[in-house]
Parts: sequence; C-alpha cells; structure tokens
Amino acid sequence: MARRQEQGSKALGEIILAAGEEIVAEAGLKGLSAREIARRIGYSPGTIYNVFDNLDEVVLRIEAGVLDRLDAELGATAPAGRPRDDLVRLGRAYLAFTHANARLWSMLFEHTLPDGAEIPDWYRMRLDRLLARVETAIAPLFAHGDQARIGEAARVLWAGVHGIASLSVADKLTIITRVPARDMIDNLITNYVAGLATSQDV
Amino acid sequence: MARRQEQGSKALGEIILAAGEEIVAEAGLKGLSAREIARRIGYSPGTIYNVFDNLDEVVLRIEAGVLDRLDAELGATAPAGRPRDDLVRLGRAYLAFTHANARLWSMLFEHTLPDGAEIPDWYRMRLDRLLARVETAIAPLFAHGDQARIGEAARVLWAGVHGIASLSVADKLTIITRVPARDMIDNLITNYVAGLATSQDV
DNA sequence: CGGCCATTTGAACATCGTTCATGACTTGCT
DNA sequence: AGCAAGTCATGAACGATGTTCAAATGGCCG
Repeated sequence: MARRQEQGSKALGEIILAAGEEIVAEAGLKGLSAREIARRIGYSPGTIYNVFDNLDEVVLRIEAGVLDRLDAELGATAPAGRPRDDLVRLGRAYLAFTHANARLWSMLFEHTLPDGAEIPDWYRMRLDRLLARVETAIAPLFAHGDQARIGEAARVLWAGVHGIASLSVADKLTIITRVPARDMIDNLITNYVAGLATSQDV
Repeated sequence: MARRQEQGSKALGEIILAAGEEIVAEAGLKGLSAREIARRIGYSPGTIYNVFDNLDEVVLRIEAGVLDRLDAELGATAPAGRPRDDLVRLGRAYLAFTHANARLWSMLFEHTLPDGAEIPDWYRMRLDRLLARVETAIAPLFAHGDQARIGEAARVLWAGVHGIASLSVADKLTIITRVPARDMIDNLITNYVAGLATSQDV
C-alpha cells in the first residue's frame, strides 16, 4: 500500500501530532507510544519513522504546539501598564491553562531529552516568546532600557509561578487548609512586585 | 537457589534501593529498570518483585532517600532568626543539592504515579518536613501563631525556589547574559521577603 | 501499457514490567 | 539423623515497548 498522503488534506506529520496530542491529553506522556499513534491513525508503526526521526521529536513538536496555545491564551490578556495587575492576570491565565491542560502541560516537564541531545532553537524561541510577555508586563517597574534586570526579574517571577503551578498540579504541595494555587500565585506576584518597588523605582 | 539474604548484612530491599539509586545517578530515571537492577546485584528480575510490588514503589523509596539526604543537608544551616539570610542560606543549599544530584533530583519530578495511585503518607511527611524548615525560617516575619499565613508563605517561596532550580537544571531558562540560578534565587527571596515586610509586621 | 519511485508496510530485534510455577535451600521438629 | 515445612530465588513466559529496513504497493508520467 502506498500513496495515501492526501486523505485528510492535512500532511501526515500533522495527523501524527494531532493523534499524539490526543493520547497525551487522555493518558499522559506514559500513554504515548509509536504503536498507539499508529493504531489511531490507521497506519503502521514504521510510518511514523518516515516522518520523524524518533518519538522524542514527536514529543517535542507536540510540546511546541502546547506552548503555542498557551501563548495564544496569554495573548488574550493585554497588559495595561500596571505591573502587579498585569502580572497577576498573566499568572492566573497561566494557571488556568495548566489546569485545563494538566496532562499536556505536565508532559513538558516529565519529558527529558536523552543525554547528548540539545533543546532545538524553535523550541527555545517559544519559551522566549512567553518570557517576553512577562518582561513587557514587568518592565514599567524598571528604569527604561534596563533590559538585563528586566530579563532577570521576569525569569525569576515566571519560574516561581511555574514552580507553584507545577507542584500544585502534581499535588505535592498540600497544606492542612488547602490554599488554592491561585491564591499562592497572587501572593507570590504581589509580594515580589512589592519587594521590587522597595529597591527599584520607575 | 534460596536463602542468600544475609550476604551483605544489609537487607535485600536496601541492596535493591542502593543499586537503583546508583543507576538513576548515572543514567537518569530512564536508565532504571528492574532488569538492570537485577543485573547489578546479581539477582534475577523476579526477585525484585518478591520485595517490592512494582517499580513505582522502588522509585518512590529511592526518592524518599533523596529527600532524606536533602533534608540532612538543609539541616546543616541552622536558622539564625534573620529571615532573609536564613532563607537565602536554605535556598542556596537547596540549589547546591539539586546541582550535585541533578539526575536523582530530576527524578522526583519526571516520575509520576499511574492514574489511580496516591502519594503515600511516608512520602508526604518528608515533603512536610522540608517545608517545616522554610516555615521556621520565615516565621519571624509574621505575628506569632499565624500558622496559616506562615504555611502559605513558606509554600509560595519554596515552590518558587523549586521552579527556578527546576527550570535551571533542565536548562529551560537561559537568558542572553546567563544569570546564574543562584542569583535568581537570591533575587526571588530578597524581593519576596521585602514585599512581605511591606504588608506584614512582626 | 510499462516502469519508476514515493510511500507504506510489517516482520524482526532488543528491550521493557510483571507473573508465577518450579526448584533450591534452611530450619525446626521429631 | 531424617524429614517436613517453609522461605527465597529463579527464569521462562506474556504482552508490551522503540526502532530498522527490505520488501511490497499503487499512483503517475512517458
């Protein structure tokens, strides 16, 4: 059998990625396998390796799609120039996304490349794009053009929010009186920004 | 062949865990397999299942050992009653540990339990023990006995530090001018604590 | 109609987690 | 001492996995 390609008008690669994403959303990264993808799309396992080098590449590309969707959702909240509020909006949107896409989002951190492998540029660019949103929101707190400090603060805060969301989704951060992750993120952002204000001025 | 148990004076379970930890330290969670453990300790794969229910249990117990070691290292830095300094000391010790034990520590977050499974109590207790250290260090910033707020702040800060260390080890947080994770953690703690001071008082 | 060639296959290899009937040994009792 | 009971370890077996690649297929062009 050959020449099937045109079936859905979508390229085979996209069909594979769509099926893969579906699997991860349903069963987590552990449920993903070349054979399961093949089963769903009605191809044989070998076919996947005609399109991608290996499963890691498939995973990485699914992740890229997730990052794109996250970026799109964050884009819905336009910064208004008030750092705390803008950052809280971003943080909440981020948290909402991680909960609405828990398994897909967990994948980004459960998955690790084999030893030698490097994170591809097109992946790193997507991370930077997300960070740029945080930088934009936080920038008013710093002297104009102090890009180094802005970049650091954005990464610190972003990583912090990520840590909360991460531990929260994995349920590794419970407290007797279950404080919602949302409150924790508000707490982090509010206090961090307040702290910045004591040392830094517009 | 039976009755080998006493060989190293250590119980078989401990031998398995030691071998497992060695494997993860060398090759990461992906390198761990029942068969590889068996190979190293000179037993057959089946033996491991006489001691543990499944590999997840082995992993969880290795993780518990790592948490114990981390706790021991954090214990070396006794709090002096100055929150910012105490917290920075904790944060740096934490970061140092994660870098000295990168693969073992990454395991804690790469590994996820199958769908139904719950995190065991003896595991959760170890997390709480770590958090208690942060609570102790941060407590002076709050009104005596305000345990709820102390608990929340400790978790917020701890998760934040975790996020930085996590993204840093995974190399997912680079900035043009590579800011060291150590500076980022100092930055987070300093500003968060300063922010707390503006709203909260002793 | 014939042949080229991109596309797809599926068997094959080495690995994995897990189970469990079988066997080998120790121990304790008579 | 001899035997039974009980403990511990085995390793083959099952159904999975990622990955490779020679072979088979079928659409297209001449």
